[in-house]
Amino acid sequence: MRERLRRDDRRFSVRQVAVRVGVEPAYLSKIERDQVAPPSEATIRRLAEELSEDPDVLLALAGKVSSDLRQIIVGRPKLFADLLRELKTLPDHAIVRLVREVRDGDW
Amino acid sequence: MRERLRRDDRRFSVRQVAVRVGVEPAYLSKIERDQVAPPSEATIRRLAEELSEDPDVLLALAGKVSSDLRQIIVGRPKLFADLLRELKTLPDHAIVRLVREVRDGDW
DNA sequence: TTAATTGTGTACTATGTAGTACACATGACA
DNA sequence: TGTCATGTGTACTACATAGTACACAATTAA
Repeated sequence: MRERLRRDDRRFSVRQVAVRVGVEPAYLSKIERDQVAPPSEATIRRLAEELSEDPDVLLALAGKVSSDLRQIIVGRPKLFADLLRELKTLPDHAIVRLVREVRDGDW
Repeated sequence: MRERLRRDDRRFSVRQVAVRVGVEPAYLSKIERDQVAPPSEATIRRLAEELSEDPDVLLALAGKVSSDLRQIIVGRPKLFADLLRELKTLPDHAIVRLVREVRDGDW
């Protein structure tokens, strides 16, 4: 993602992004090439901001789930565990529809 | 939970449960009194099994989310992030209803 | 009343997480 | 052609995670 932005903006070199995100350039380089374990949630968020990417998507690339989502589940584990396992196999459009119905309907 | 079972079954002493679960008694004792950080997901699962408790609930007590649920979210982060944040404030019965509708309906 | 069982305090440890710090060869550029 | 920025290799580190191992006083059981 950084390399794509870099093509037409010199400010997206490994070094400059690293400085803005607040990590060492060598570390960012290793992250990009999967030479180290994924960074912390906080670092991923700053990286997402810098690259204009969705934090949830970047977190997912690291195999992580946003801490606010974790808290939602932890608050009512049975309910959300059932729901997620039920929705697991549904196609994307069905879930999108569900979100819309909840948002618009009188739930 | 263990103490409740213990009242009418001597086999639920800290020591015996610890042995069956595969950890040191001293460690289980500390877990019960929050003197150490919560155990790993694997240990929590064995503990849940032993105590006939819901693994998702025990994991939640430790502030954790089951790894299979994490994988579900990580697979389609945007979709499930939206959904969960949308459902966050809904009352329990609305979510239960949703689960039922998804299970029964032709989604 | 002795023997076993119980819960817990203290000390220790291996592995994982999340990075830093510096050095270096390479390529761009003025 | 010398300088400067670039990406990356190597070495190191602090703190967290997930426990073990042993000892000991108090309680229970035979």
